[in-house]
Amino acid sequence: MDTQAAVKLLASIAQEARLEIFRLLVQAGPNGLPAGAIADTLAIPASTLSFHLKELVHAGLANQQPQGRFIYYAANYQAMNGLMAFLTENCCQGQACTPDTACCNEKEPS
Amino acid sequence: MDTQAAVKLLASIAQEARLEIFRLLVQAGPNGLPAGAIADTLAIPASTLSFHLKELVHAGLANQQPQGRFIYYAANYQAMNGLMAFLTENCCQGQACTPDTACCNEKEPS
DNA sequence: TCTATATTTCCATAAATATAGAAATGATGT
DNA sequence: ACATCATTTCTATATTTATGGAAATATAGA
Repeated sequence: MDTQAAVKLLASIAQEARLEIFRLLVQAGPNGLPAGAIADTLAIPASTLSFHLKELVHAGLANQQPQGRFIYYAANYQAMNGLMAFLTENCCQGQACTPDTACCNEKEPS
Repeated sequence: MDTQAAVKLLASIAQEARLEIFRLLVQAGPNGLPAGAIADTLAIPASTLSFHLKELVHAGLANQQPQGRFIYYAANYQAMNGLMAFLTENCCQGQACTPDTACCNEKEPS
């Protein structure tokens, strides 16, 4: 993963409607949900939802799968995990990075 | 953390220059770097960098600390960790979520 | 084929965001 | 106080992104 790829993933969820859609999909599990159910749950007009779903799919954070008349959307957990790994990559110059070292996992000052 | 707060954090790194700045800070460790060093390393004009640093600080992903004539910027690891927790919250409706269940941690199909 | 339902594309408009030069502010040492 | 260096604010412009109605497309059952 490079910076541009990560920006693409981040931008796809850096928007209120899309973040809500994505979290709904994360919570829905691997089977996902049809677009209409997402629209109903989040009260988003169809064309607006379609625009946002396309963004998520293009970024790679969601997958699309037609099933009969419905199109199911599901979160791509691998892409999400890859993104999170990228964000903390080489954290603190590779120095030990545990709760004790006040680094990446630093706790509230006490 | 709510959706709007998460969007604020995500938007602050969903931009190429800012993501590079943030990762540089993550890798620099808790002491951070002065603005000028960031500008030099990433070849970003001062005013542009200042704009982006303000975004990161306002979002809460970076902290600012004056030291003499320099202003040091450091990554806020807690905010980052909080964001990552939010993104996977209630994953798969709370069902078991291990490598075996083809859920959040699902592996490549084999 | 006709009808109903699901979803997407088209389109125009509105709003938010990024860029960087120039000028202003702030801090330090002399 | 002055000169110098670090950083920010101001400003204008360019670019990207979001919104949702209306029309188009696709699927399936009667």
